[in-house]
Amino acid sequence: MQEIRRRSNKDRSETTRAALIAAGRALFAEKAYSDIGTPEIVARAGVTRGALYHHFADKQALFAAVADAEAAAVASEIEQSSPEDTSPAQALLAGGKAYLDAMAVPGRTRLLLIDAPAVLGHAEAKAIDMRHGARTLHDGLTLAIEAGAMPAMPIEPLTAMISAAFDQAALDIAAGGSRKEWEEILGHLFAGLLR
Amino acid sequence: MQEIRRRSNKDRSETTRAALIAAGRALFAEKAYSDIGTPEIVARAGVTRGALYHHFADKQALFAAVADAEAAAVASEIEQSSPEDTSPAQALLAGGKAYLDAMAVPGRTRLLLIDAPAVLGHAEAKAIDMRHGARTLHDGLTLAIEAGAMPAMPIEPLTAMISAAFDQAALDIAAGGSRKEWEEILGHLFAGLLR
DNA sequence: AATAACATACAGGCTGCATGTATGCAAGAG
DNA sequence: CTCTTGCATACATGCAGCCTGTATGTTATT
Repeated sequence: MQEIRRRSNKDRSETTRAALIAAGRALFAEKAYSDIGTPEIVARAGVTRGALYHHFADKQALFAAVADAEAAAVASEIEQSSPEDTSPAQALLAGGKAYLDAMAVPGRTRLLLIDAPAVLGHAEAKAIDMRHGARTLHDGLTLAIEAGAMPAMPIEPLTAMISAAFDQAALDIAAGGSRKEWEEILGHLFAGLLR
Repeated sequence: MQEIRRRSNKDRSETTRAALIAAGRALFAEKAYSDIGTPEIVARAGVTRGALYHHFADKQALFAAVADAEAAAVASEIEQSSPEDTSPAQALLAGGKAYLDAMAVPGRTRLLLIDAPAVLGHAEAKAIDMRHGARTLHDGLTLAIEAGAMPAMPIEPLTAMISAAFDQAALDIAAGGSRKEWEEILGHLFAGLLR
């Protein structure tokens, strides 16, 4: 009966860490980074500021953990809805659509595309993206070029360019833009590149 | 002799406003928005915080003025180096190069592309861009489509997409990326779109 | 004399750290 | 094998410094 109250240290840590990240995710998706104070975060997580600064170096480090988790969630949603057995060109199209779907979750665009570069810096934000979402795009493009569906060109900037185009699409759609028009534009983009 | 000390109110205002914007531009290009305090800004401008809050509603309003001025400067540099009498396609290419040149000024990428969306919000940042740099791009694309150099497609998202591609190029080049490779990629982008 | 353009003083909030406390854990004594 | 004892981990609380925005005071302009 008292076993409930007796938890291992590892359990305690993981629980509060998860609570802090969950609270941070909810709040960072709702408001801008600087409009959220650590008191608000810990209140929502049901812990104190002491716990926060025990697990994370500072507020920025918590945000980095949240952004990484969110990027991983996006990548997971994309991979989950990928057909696997299509041509490289079609796989890219399908991945793009899945990306727009995933980024339609409220607040995600600001968290990952607006706040992350500002709070963590362009380099760190890009590293997070490269570790999750952009990685599959990078591989897909490499495959497409090797398969001859696309002329050879530098892959790093190509990946960054297409990624930026989709980011902008997600941002504009979240701001009320027409998804249909964006899909048309992105279709032209791929059609032009895939010769 | 004492005429030097007697200035009109309009002069006083314009002088201190300009000093504040200049100091803000210098500092916002050097460090991140939240790493700069208003005491540092007014010290550099040679005034007090009272003057700042007399001319601007808050720190964010000063940043908005700085960002607007900086975007205007970028647009001016682009227009200054445009040949005027070329084909729509070549005009776009030349404008793109001029944009990359203009954005090579240290700190401009962070100020306009990283901090501005985070501090002012995506909508306001886009409005600033549309009022200056993106306007010429928008018009150029409209012209290219009307001239038949490009298939018809929604212009707003097309402008946003190409703008985002160039922004990403400027960002990556500022972070040490190869400008040559980026020009290759952007060339492929235009080539693909211009049918 | 009245108003605009500042300068100065003040209040509130927030971040990061430093100190204090309780709980889990690991090793040696018995 | 058990129990205690010393230590590390996981927090909680209080404090110091800074920063922002405002309110009030002062000087220069009209």
